[in-house]
Amino acid sequence: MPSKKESTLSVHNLSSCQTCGMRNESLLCSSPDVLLMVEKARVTCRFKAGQVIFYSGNDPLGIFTIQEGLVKLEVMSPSGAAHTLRLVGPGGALGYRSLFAQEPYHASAVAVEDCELCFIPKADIMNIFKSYPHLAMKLLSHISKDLRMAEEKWMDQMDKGASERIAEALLFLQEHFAHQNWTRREIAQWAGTTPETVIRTLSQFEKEGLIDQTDGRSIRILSRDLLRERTEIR
Amino acid sequence: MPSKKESTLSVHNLSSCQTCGMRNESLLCSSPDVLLMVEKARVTCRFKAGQVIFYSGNDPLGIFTIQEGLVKLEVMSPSGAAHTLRLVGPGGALGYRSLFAQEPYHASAVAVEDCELCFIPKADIMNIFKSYPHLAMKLLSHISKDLRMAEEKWMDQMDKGASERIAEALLFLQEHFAHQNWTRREIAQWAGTTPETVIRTLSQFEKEGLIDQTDGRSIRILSRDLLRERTEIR
DNA sequence: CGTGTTATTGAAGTGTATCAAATTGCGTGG
DNA sequence: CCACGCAATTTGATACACTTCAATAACACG
Repeated sequence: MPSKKESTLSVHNLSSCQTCGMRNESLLCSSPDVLLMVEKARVTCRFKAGQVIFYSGNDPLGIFTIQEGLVKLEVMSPSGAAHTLRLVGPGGALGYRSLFAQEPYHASAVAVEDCELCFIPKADIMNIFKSYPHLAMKLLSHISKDLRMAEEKWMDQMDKGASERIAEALLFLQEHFAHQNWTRREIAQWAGTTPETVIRTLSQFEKEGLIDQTDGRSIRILSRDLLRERTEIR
Repeated sequence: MPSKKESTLSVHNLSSCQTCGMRNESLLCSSPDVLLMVEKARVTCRFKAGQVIFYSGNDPLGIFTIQEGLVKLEVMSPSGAAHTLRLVGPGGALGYRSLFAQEPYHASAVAVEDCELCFIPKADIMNIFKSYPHLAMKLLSHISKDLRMAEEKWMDQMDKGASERIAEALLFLQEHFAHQNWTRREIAQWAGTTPETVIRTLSQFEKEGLIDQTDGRSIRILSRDLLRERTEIR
């Protein structure tokens, strides 16, 4: 665990990839050689919680990587309901699907908490990939996993009931983004249901002793194993 | 349109990529150089309608490309219901997601009609991609589009009702695989619903003059435009 | 021709969305 | 520090689209 004295963003004037805490995690910044090319092309940008990083329908101008903070990719249904497609934390990237498909964004990117991002323009990305072909294989592996996850969640939406999906959501959100205090609405958007159904299911889970929500609005998981059982249809 | 005298498979002893009708469509067989490498590695294999090409859970051994016929990727829900993830026709490929994600197959591949496939072993694929990095970019673009389509269908599953999804299914299946006489069950598996709901919706569409199903079991679309309107929520 | 698959129709049940109203909790500014 | 305002949460009542089950009819097939 890296030390973290400040509760706000830990590095406010990050000037180099060399000192970036994510330089070993990121898709792009794998080898020292690549790091040099990224270094020259990159621009740092910051977003506050709730701000939109890019809008669905626009053309991608490059790729964002996340140094700090949390971002959600979301689509708005015609009726106005928002659904969360993917959640991306430090070390992750944004905009690569649209860029490589040569399509407009099909989802918007919204900062869930205050973020520090790194932007690399499209032209530079293409140069970097031309110079270091192994990066394409790495990204290929990454997108392939994205595809599996999307198809899995799609199948869950068909086969499973709301409570199974909510149990999955609780486990996933706690495992990957435990520091975040997720609202009932956000859980609903991730699980593909409504806040009301989340609330009723949570109180059911509480009655069964799977979770505890007496501490304000936060949710404490009492038994991961029992909760995981609830992700399977009975 | 290529001439097609026989109703069965048109080429029964395909001995060379040079004569393969799909050599310009396929992901892998783009340039003459690549074609030579594929030529040496490839094996032809045939499957009859209904046969399984690979099973969910197994490890990928290479990539299949489709010369002739139609294949569906399907997942079985624990309760036994099958859902169609993707449909792949001539020029398309199978098994690439799992191979590049280095994961087991998460879906099974089933021949919808008699098929002639071309198998290229994993090791050869890797060699080919090492020699021709631009192929990785091409595949990256392809998988990125797969990902968009998966996420779109996932969202449709949440936002839209069964009739909207069935309208979409009719348009899609007719546009891409018109020669195939799809059963109500297959339409249901593609639209994410049940055969009964498909039947009731079809007779509703017929009452509205959108389709005609008096000719046996086949479905004739009377107005693509009106049907497309029915893919949007009212 | 039988036999199994596909299609069709009907009735019944149910999970979840929707809507509305009350309550809680949190952040903000006085 | 308290009061205020607003968003998040909670609860209840209602509606309904869809699934499920069952039983029959039509078709394709060997």
